[in-house]
Amino acid sequence: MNDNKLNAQGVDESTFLANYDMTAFDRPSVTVDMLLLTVDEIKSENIRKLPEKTLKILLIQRNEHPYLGQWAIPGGFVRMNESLDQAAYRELSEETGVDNVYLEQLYTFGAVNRDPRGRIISSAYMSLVDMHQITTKAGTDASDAKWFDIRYNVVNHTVKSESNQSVETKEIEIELNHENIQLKAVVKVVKSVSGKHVTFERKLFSSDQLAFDHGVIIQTGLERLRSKANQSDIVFQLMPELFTLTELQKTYEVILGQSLLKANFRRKIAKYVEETDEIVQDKGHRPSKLFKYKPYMEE
Amino acid sequence: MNDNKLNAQGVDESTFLANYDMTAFDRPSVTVDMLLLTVDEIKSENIRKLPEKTLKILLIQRNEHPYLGQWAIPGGFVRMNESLDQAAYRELSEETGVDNVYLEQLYTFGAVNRDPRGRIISSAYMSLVDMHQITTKAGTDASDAKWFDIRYNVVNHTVKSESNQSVETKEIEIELNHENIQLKAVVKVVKSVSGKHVTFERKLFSSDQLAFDHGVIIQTGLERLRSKANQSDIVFQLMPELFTLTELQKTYEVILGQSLLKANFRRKIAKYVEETDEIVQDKGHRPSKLFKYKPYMEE
DNA sequence: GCAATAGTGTCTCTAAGACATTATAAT
DNA sequence: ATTATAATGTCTTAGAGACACTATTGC
Repeated sequence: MNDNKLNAQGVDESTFLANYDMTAFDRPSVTVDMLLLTVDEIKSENIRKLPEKTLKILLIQRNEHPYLGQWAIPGGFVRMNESLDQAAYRELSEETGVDNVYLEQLYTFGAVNRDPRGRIISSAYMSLVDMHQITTKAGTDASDAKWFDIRYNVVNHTVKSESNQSVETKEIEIELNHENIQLKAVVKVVKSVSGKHVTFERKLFSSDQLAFDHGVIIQTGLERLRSKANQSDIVFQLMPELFTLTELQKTYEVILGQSLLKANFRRKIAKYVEETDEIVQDKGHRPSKLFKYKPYMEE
Repeated sequence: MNDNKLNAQGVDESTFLANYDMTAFDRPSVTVDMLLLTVDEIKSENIRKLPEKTLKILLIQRNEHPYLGQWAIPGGFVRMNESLDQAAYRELSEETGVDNVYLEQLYTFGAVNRDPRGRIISSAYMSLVDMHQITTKAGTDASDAKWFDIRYNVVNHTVKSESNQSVETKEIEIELNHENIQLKAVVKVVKSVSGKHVTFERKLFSSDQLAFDHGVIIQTGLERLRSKANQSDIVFQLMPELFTLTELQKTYEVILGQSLLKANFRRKIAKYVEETDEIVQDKGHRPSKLFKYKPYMEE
């Protein structure tokens, strides 16, 4: 690479780089925002009934402007000496104390006015954690970080088709609850095809007590999670070491937002699980076998 | 949002924002890099034979340090008054003169040392264009931008599985050709599962005359294209208004890197195409019907 | 016995894969 | 007739979906 070539001004590479001044141009700030999801159980009063599952997200109450007092997904500025991935891992471990958990880059949000403080571009990451392995403060009452139940609802779905043009519109309502705190965002997703020109857009329609464009980030993440739940073994990231197949099924159901047929479900996930010798009993009904995750490389 | 709340220092929101100084912190630079792909035809000497298809990418020869003289995918710094998407569209239209074409965000690359000039984070976008509608200089001899044929080869694919651990390694060789110019990059993709902890990594193994980490970006884009070709109607972005089903099939084949059976292929894409009255004849064999794209909303 | 969940069997329908056959132009 | 491509038919297999049935515990 450095073979002493000269540029048009007759300058070699090392001299060029030594004199290169990045601060000559205006630069945006870059943050990493972390969508942190888990699945929790809601115990029933009837001891013989199995607990329900619920999808949860970790949010932090802002103690500074802008959106002071509102709730936001955790995040922070990327440091100069860490990669985006490292920044995401750092945020995650600061918030939850967990390490070695699943993490993937979701999308980079770069609208000009998404942050009133100025031009801030944010790479959103999504992390899935097993509720049982979170050991820290997050979610305790001492902390400003709390786990919110997620309700995800498509309230309006229209498809307009003409000869050469078609537009699909979805309005997705996201409701987040923690005890008596209620947040809500509505995201409008528009896909349009005109001729063969395709556009796809997510817009924040309304946002109640949810800071910034975080409603859109959350919707993007939930859609990704649903899609990956169907096509990969990602859901096991939310499971403990040992689990029953019904627990696994209920986890899938709460992610996909629909109920599944037991026999079909078991056929589908069979390749990802391995039976163990352990069983769960004393539940007021037939005991169930415990399974564990078995890695399976897709084709 | 602005309801005159005060922060811990007793400052209201508008005062806070007026005094907020983003330049207090070191910031990275942000660029947009554009993977610009098309499919072209290679005419055969035998007039009765159909032309072959080839996948092409637009590259620019660098006329400045670093990587002076090497080839890179087009890109540039994001301006303060444009969104990431807008920056991508601007780059694209500057390079090709086309507008209204397909564009999607691919991935954001944020390794600390990916650019010797300093900390530069890059959002890569992928665009698919129909070769026929490109009207500008790009690719002409006067320009420093040229279309390179792509050869994509998995040279090494291993899966190591132990009881609780499994590692999948792929080495992907990407060769790019324009007349007598040959570029090459090898990308190593490692997926490992240990317990249930999953990591996924793409590393540039070697890069010959291809600047920066662009080999990785190209590999990422080609993988995305393959995946979307199977699951969506994205391939039509590479087709002209009217086309024969064999042309369409050959386009799929060059993207997927495998040949397909005609009857099965036609069944699969039937929902995306509409027959027209036009036919192609005088080709030394049975004439074929011309089809056009018909939008179809997935489920 | 009843409530509640665990676990399996099987029929149908659809989509994918493999292969074979017929059709039609230009030379 | 030959070459080359166009276009369709059909058998098989794999997987998804729907539903029915049997099993096992605690109360």
